Formats: sequence, C-alpha cells, structure tokens
Amino acid sequence: MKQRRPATLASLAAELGVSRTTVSNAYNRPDQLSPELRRRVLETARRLGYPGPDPVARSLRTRRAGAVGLLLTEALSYAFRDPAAIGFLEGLALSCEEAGQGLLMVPASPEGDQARSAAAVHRAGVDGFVVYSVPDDDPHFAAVRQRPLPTVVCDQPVVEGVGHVGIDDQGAMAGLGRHLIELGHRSVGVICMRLGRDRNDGFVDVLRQRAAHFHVQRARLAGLADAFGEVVDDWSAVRVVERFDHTLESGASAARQLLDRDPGLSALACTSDILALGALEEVRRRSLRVPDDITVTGFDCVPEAERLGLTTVRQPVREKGRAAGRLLLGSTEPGRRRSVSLPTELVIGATSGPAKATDAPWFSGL
Amino acid sequence: MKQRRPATLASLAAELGVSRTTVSNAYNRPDQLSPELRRRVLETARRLGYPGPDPVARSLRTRRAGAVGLLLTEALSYAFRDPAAIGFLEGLALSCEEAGQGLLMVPASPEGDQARSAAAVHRAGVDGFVVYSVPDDDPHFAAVRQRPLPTVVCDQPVVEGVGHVGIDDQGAMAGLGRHLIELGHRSVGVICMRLGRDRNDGFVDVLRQRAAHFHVQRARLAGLADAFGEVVDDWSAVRVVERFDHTLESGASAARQLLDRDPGLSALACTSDILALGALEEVRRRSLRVPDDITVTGFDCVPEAERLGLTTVRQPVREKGRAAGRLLLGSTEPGRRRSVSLPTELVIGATSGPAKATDAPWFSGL
DNA sequence: GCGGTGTTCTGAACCGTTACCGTCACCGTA
DNA sequence: TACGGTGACGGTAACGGTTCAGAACACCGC
Repeated sequence: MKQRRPATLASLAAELGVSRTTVSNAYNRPDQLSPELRRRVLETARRLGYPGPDPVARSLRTRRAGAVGLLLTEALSYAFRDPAAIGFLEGLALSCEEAGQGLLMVPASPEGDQARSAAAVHRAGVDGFVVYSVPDDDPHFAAVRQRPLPTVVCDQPVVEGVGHVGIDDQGAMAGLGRHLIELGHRSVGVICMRLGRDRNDGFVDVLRQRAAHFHVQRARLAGLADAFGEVVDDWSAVRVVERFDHTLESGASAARQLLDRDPGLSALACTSDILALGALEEVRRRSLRVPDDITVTGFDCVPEAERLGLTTVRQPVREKGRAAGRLLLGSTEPGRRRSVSLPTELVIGATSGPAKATDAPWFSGL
Repeated sequence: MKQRRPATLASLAAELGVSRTTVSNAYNRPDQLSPELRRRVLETARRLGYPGPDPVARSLRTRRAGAVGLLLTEALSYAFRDPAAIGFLEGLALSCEEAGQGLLMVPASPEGDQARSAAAVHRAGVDGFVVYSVPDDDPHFAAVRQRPLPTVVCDQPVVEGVGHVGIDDQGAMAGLGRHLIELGHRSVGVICMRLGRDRNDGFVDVLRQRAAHFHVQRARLAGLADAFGEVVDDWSAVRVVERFDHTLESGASAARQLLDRDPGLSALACTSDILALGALEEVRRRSLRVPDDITVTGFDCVPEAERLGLTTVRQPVREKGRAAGRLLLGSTEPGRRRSVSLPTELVIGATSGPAKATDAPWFSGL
C-alpha cells in the first residue's frame, strides 16, 4: 500500500480532495472541522501510511523544536559515571518531562578543531540550552552563546544575560575547612578534580588554582584557602594534587602521592566524594585508621558516601537540575529570577575526627 | 547592531549582494567559493549577528536531524536511578558521540491519554529511534513504529523490521537457577520487578508471570521456571513477589513479605541486583546469616553488587548501549546484522551457599 | 427580505535552508 | 581562432508544514 515517496500532508489532501489546511487542522485543531471529515482524514492517513505531520517541518514553521539542548563537559559519557552529574540529569529530565519537552544531549567531542566541535551546537534543533559545568573557555559554550536562544548555566560563573543555577561552593567548602580547623587539623592535603582542559596529574601551585578553568573546582579550593588562610602561615605551602580523571582510582593515587610526600598529613580534603572514596581506599591500604589516624572529607554527598558516613557537604544535585529546567522553560515569565543559588549542608560523618596531638601545637604545649 | 528580525541567509545574501547559495556554501562547502568571498561572508555574518544556518531549516531540507531519539520506560527520570539503565545510556551516548549525533530523550509521560502521550514521539525531530525496555503494549512504542524511521529495540522482544539488541535473559536466569539447585535449594522465593503497566505489589500467579508485559522480567522468570521445573513438583507453588518501584526499599519489603509468609525459605532469587541488595538489607535486619542461613541472588552485576560479592549474572550493559547505537547509526550498511545477542556470565559470589540440610531431603535421608 | 452569527473549509503567504543545474568568464591548446 | 575544460557563482524549485484572513453556506430572528 505504501507508495515510493512517503505520504505528505499535501498528498493526503489531494487524495481526499480537501485543502492542506484542513488536513493540518485534523491533527492540530480538531474543533476546526467536522468530526465526520476529521474521521475521514485520519482514516485515509492510516490507509496511506501517513505518520502525521513531519516534526521538522512543523518546527520550522512554528519556530519551536520542543526540546532543550544539554551541553556537558567534553565526553558525553563522562557524565554517566559521576553520581552528581547523574542527579543533575535526573532533575533536568524531570522538569523537561513535566513540560513535555525533549532533552537533547549535544555531542561535544573534545578533540578536533574548534570549528568542527562547535558545529554540533549549531546543528542542534532546540529551543534553549542548559550548560552544565563546562570550563570557562569551552568552545562549545561559546557556540551556545552565539545562538539566539535562552540559556541556563549550572555550576559555572554567572554570565550576563544567561540564567544561572548553582550553590555557594566557596562558602560551603570554607565551612568544611572550618570544621577541620576546629578539629585541630593544620597539615592537610587537598585532592581536586581537573582544573583545566589540559591533563595535569600532580601538584598544583596557587597560580593554577586561581586560574582554574572549572568554576566549581576554583571556588572550592578558594573556600579552603579562605578557611585555612586564617590559621596557616601560608596557604601556598598546602599541597594540592590535581587529577584529570574523576574516578576512585584517581582519588587513591592522589592520596598515595600526597602521603608519600608527606606521611604526617592529618587530613585529606577532597573536592568530590568520588575522590574522597578513592582516597579512603588508599588510606585503608596503608592501615591508617579513619578518623583516628587521618581524616578524609569529600563534597557532594553522593549515596555511597552517605552510606559510608563520609564527612562531606550535601548539595541538592537533583534540585539543581530541576531548577535549571524550570528556569529555562519558564523563561518567558517576565518576573522570573535569573539566578538561583541552592542551599548546602555540612554533613559531619565518621571520617573526620580530632587531629592527633602532634598536629595541634597548642594541645601538645599543655 | 542587532536588527529586530534576526538575520537569515537571505538577508545576509542581500546585504552582500550575492546569492543565498553562496552564503550557504560559505558555511557548508568552503571549496565552492573563493577564500576572499568566504571571508567577507563570515565577517558580515558576525557583524549582523547571524549565528549560522538555522538547524531546523537545514534539517528540513537535508532530511537529516543529526540526532537519535531514545524512548525509555515511562518516567524519564526512572532511568537515572537504575544502574543498568545508566550503563546502557552511557554506551549509547558513546556511540552517538562517535558518530557526531545528538541523543534526544523523548518525554514519555505515563499518565494522560494515549494520543497525547504518543504526541511527543511524533514531535521528535530525529533520524531514528532506540527503544529501551518498554512494555510490549506501550503506546509510545506503537507511535515509534508508525514513524518511518530506522529503529532498534533493546531488552524487548524481537520485532520484524526493527533492529534488536539483547541478552539471553531466560538462559542466563536458568543457569543461575541450576546453580541454586546444585547447592540444594528447593524452597526459593522470587522477587521481580513490575510485570505490567499497572501497579501490583504482591504475590504473582503463573498466569501473570507468563503474560508479563516486560520482556526481560518475563524471560527471567521463565528461566527460573525452566530450571526449577526439573526438580520442583509444581513451579506454580513457588512464591513470586512483584514490586512496581525498582528500589532497595522495594527489594527489602518484598523479602519481608516472602519471609513473613514462609520463614523456611532457603534462597531468595531476585530479577535485579537492586532488588537483591534491598532483600539483603531485610535479611540482615532479621539477623539471618548469608549464605549460611539464606542465599540471595541478583541479576545485572552492578558495581555495588560486585563490591559486595553478590551472586548474580553479569551482563554487558554498556555494550548493549554501544551495540544499539552502532546498529542504528550503521543501519545503512546493507550486510548488517539486524539482531545482536550479547553474552552473559554467571558470577558466583559470597551470597550463595549450600542449602541447609532440612531443605534437601535426600541429604537428611542419609 | 435582510443583517447578523456561526461553522466549515480554502488560498496563499510564509518558515530558512539546500539540491540541482545552468551560466559565464577565463585559460591553455591545437 | 575555435574549442573543451574548469572554477566561481546564481536561479529556481523544492522540503513539509502552519497560519491568517476570508469565502461559502446555513441558520436565525425580526
């Protein structure tokens, strides 16, 4: 029954001897034509194998694609390994679902020249973009900004004319830092995620910390610096280790690097739970007791961390996704806030405890 | 500088005094015009704030959307809670990324009438569909089949004219069942995920098992029936409990229901690791030792299960995603296989052990 | 008989782009 | 000088719909 060329609105109309408008109305405005004619139209459509109005043509005319574009850090698949990113995605998917909008994950391959890379962004048929935690100088993000579409960023710096969702990373991390200070910790090692688009697995100087291209990491390190700057002579003497890959293994190897260099560390502060969980593995391997011998902290409060009683900072990842979606999809509302900052909570678990006396001069001085 | 009406290819061409074709070529076929003219075009585009050819119009003309549609079971956000689904997504995202294709998650709200529900599928501007583990009678899937697009299903029955990726769920589960039988287990309780689109938290008769709308669950139950049918008088006497939600809590409450009814059970076979992990929680709550007092098994081999040493079946979830993507995106190749079945592996962990003597009559008879 | 009021359907103008083919100037060659 | 080849660009026709302003017609009350 199917013809070589697939049926279109026009061919259906011709077959029925009615106008294209009428066929269109049969699908989109049932009240605009008699039930009898509508029945005939739909029946003929079925007979001819017409699947209904072409979505792309419809989008062109109506100027609405019915989908939100999502831009993630580099490798798309990376996101599916990070519990925090998954939570964000879940929240975003939820609010898209509520609004009946699709969610288009834009393929952003890291390699290749900038132009080819950004092409995927220009090829995306969407009504708006959500950009999640990409580096400040990301070419895809630049491409997104060229498109004349509403945009919301999350876990990135506030940008003029662009919606924003985030938390106070710096403040939250400073709070965690003060917790460590209260426990008497002075010699801490820090483990962070990658700070730039280049791979740099190793120690990080203050310059690189401050110039980090990833907002979140920059802010969290700054938060620690804020807190420890008060009690430590020189923050730049605190060793910070960076890892490109965000895996348990990275956390473990970073902890190894820190402890090899400075076995006397009384605490390891990590900028993510994944890294902290990895660090815990290495600590356990060394038969160090937590928190008696060493304190380990994370950030995010992923389920696994919560179960293990990791000291960390809880952030509402799912809510971030929902907020981003709502901000974008409700962006036509005029009185809408353009920036949302969500609350965090310091979660004191079983992996942080008082520093050993040797680490706290004023105790040993008694 | 920006005009009220956004710039188009045509307005750019008019401004430059060249044809639209030439402007189009400046973007898409740099070799078709002189570098000098191309430079002028691009420069004028920047000046006028023209963001490059409109993706939707381009898609209409070229008949390619540059994206793959993904249809998931009902609530989109559900997928982000199931580690197996996340693995699938990761694999699929990976192969889409390789091919430079976007991945559009179609919003498929469960409630609402069938017509409105399927509308999202008809609205999706994509070049093909991947359908993951939806019930056999899902209206969205029916809508997908109406669209004249290449389609690949995963964890669903093979359908004529549609690509297919899956594993031998029935055979794998039968293997697990034989493992339990070899250990002497005869009185087992079974915990499965939901079998239909209706909520039915409780015991399931054989009829409902066989009529399950979810292929995977149906197949896994059938696998257990295959194995135990050999040694148990009547499979229909084996208690099977169904849970609508796929959570740890569901697994725990299902285990509770089974053990309350029949405290003498020597094994709990679950059709997913999540359910099994939940069941383990309940078992632990009852101070039953695993596997001395009771054996618990899962299916999927998610990371958490692996770490805990759960006896389960490993299936290559990520590979399923990759295979689905490749099957779809390479579907133009003529000699391509239309159905892929991936291997599984029985993983014997620390949660399965010999049944207690009371459970094995021929032992106690010695 | 006439103006008013719906209902039902039509005509034509877009939406912004790319495919296809044609034109034209220019160049080297016999 | 005629000729075929080549590079650069232009014209036209889709691509498949939606939308808006009416046309045609029936019905109604006065």
